[in-house]
Amino acid sequence: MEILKEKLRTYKLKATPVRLKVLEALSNSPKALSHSELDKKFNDLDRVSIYRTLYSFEEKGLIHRVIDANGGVRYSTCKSNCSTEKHYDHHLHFSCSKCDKTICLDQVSTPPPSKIPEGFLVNNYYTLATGVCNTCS
Amino acid sequence: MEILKEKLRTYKLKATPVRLKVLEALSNSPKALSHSELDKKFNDLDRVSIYRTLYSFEEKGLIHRVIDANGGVRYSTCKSNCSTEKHYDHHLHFSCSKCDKTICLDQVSTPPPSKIPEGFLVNNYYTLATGVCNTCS
DNA sequence: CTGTGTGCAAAGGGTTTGCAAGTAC
DNA sequence: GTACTTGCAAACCCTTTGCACACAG
Repeated sequence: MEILKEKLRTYKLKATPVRLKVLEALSNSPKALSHSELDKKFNDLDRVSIYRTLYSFEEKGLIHRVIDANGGVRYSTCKSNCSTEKHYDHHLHFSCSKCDKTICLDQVSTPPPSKIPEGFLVNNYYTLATGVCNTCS
Repeated sequence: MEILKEKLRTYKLKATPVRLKVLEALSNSPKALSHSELDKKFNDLDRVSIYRTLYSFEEKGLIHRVIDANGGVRYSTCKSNCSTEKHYDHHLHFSCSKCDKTICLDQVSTPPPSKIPEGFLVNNYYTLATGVCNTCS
């Protein structure tokens, strides 16, 4: 718990109860969590506060968005050194079509796209695989 | 126009005015279109009819979803032979952070992810690059 | 003490559902 | 003629905004 407080302060965020709860949940979760999943988990917290907490975490570089196959937004803690300016997220994301779980497969790195047409400038890229996860198969 | 009617019938869809308009717009557009873009383009068509039209097109395999960097849903006609069972979509998608345009770069094919962990089954994958497009750069 | 975070209420979009009238085949 | 499609109304999310109070530093 003290470690999480420390982490928040490192990222220039006040260590408040809401932030500690949300950060702990995201840190301990093996899969990316959506706002509504967090909202259900903490029914004592306000929906809006969770939105704002996620926003500030993302802005400061503690977490990054994971978009699932249907465009749903989830969040996962950043493993590498992300910051306000840039998020590095070049591992494979996997979305299970059975249980709808979305996880980051940190072990599987994705190569940057090559042979980009003239005039296009790639800043970032993101690969999402869909299929059946290890617990559903 | 007759070609589009033919296409609809091939995919077991009745050739109605709404479907012809939406299919024509998607066929002629170089970029993927969102529901709201289609809604603005055809202010004589009902919002809901467009939703249902897109749903039936996707279900029958005429179009596929393109998810942009923020999770926004857009639609693009399928170039290769998609069907109800399976969509093939293995080219690069590009989302411009300046003009918010999302396009399919059909020329750029994306390799399937390799070294998938034990127990995971990949049915499909999808790569989205973000950056600056050729008209904004 | 001061600036920031929180909770509540409300508004704003996007998307889905129900139903009666209209239309392709 | 029949089954499917369309348009309208309404409901239902998800997300953002405004504001007064509470709290971390």
